[in-house]
Amino acid sequence: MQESLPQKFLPVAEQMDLLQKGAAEIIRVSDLRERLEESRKTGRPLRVKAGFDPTAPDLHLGHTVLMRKLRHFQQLGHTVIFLIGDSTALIGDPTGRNVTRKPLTRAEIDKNAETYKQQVFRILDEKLTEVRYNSEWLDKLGYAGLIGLSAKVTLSQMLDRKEFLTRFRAEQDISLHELLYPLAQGYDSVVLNSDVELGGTDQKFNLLMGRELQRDYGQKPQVVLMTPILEGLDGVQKMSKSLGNAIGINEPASEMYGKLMSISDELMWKYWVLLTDLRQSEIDAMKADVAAGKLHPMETKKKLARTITAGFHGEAAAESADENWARMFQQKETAEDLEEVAIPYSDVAGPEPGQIRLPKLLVAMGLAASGAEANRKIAEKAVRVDGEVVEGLLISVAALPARIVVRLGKRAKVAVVR
RNA sequence: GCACAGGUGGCCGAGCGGUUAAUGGCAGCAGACUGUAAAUCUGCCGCUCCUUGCGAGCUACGGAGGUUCGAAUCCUCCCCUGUGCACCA
Repeated sequence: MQESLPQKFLPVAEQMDLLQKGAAEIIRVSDLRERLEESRKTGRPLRVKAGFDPTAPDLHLGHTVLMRKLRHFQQLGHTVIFLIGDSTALIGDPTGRNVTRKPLTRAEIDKNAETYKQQVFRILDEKLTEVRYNSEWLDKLGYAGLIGLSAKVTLSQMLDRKEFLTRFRAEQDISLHELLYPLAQGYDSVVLNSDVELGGTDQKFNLLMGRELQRDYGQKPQVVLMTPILEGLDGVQKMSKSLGNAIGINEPASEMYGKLMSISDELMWKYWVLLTDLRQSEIDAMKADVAAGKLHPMETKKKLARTITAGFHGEAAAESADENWARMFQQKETAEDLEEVAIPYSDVAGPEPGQIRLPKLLVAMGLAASGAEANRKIAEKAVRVDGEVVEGLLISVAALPARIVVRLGKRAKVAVVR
């Protein structure tokens, strides 16, 4: 995600323009403007914090919305603090769930944190990022410290939080340690003396807790900037790996491109805003052109897919993903550069030498979940081998290291049978 | 702790002794259409095997037993969830 070089201390209006793009809510906009003015005057960069639970080791585009916003701050010359919530992960963020979360083990946390960093620095500039772990101060807090911290917040404040209130009213379990989560997150802001904290809109309560505590500790309360939650491929539910509607940032270029092409026309605009660096005004213009019939929605979506893919895989890879996609879907041919899967002949051998059982091949290639499903798909004429629809269950190969292009629906791979 | 109501395939939800791999909806997959999609229509939607047949076998209705020729459906015990009461002096 390299774009224009960092430009330190631009005029505040220009900084605001970039920072406000795609932001769901800023508390408060005037405070942010004020801090930027001050920073520009004194030459002191703002300290911008965002915390991450090292619980989900595979990042997807939904996570990158926030990362990209952090990157904007970096581009403007501010200091980004990438806070790994290794201690808070022991609690488990109660946000969005009506059940107590199960805590992770220390080893899992450490492992996840590493994977996390590795992926995050595909977007953030590692050299400009301060990485911290909140165990650094939370582990030292001690019993007395914890009491002191807890004394700052009342139960009714805690019950402002929707999830807690709902569970409380329903007389469901709320473990006491869960109440500590927002407290710990807020305390992080105090220790780091943050000027700004970023988070998703679902984090509002936790983010505001930082403001509360900073006031209590005699600091100027941080500005809170919330990013929207990005819908996944279905256009309805939030992007999430467990909902199966996510685009992972480590996915191959053609995979990423293809998935992006499958989002709805409507959703595309949100992706443009949140996942690309086009200015809001440019996006609005494009949207108007599409509405007026001057620009084709498909072309616009291709451009989107290409832009985002290029951000993770480079121009060349994005271009070939684009070409492959056109072959696969527009010309219904089989793409080049398909993923190859090596399969031992013994796994797919048919009754006669040189024959291959197609259902077994489909399973071995990961195109079908089970032999029974593969059978069904073949019966539905959904399977093509080397471009031809097959109806039989056996295929023959001439010689043994054989390359077979197999396609099931929109997915195709090359089997290398040896 | 007591009482009542429930626990069915990824989810919701019928079935309440036998054409049942189990109605229906959602999600998913494939085909047609299209601009990739969306919408719409059609088909599929537990697993394994092959001689792919309106084939055979296996597994499945919270768990374990039992009754029966035969159970998701009846009985017993257990586990779990919800609701009400009690407890909280």
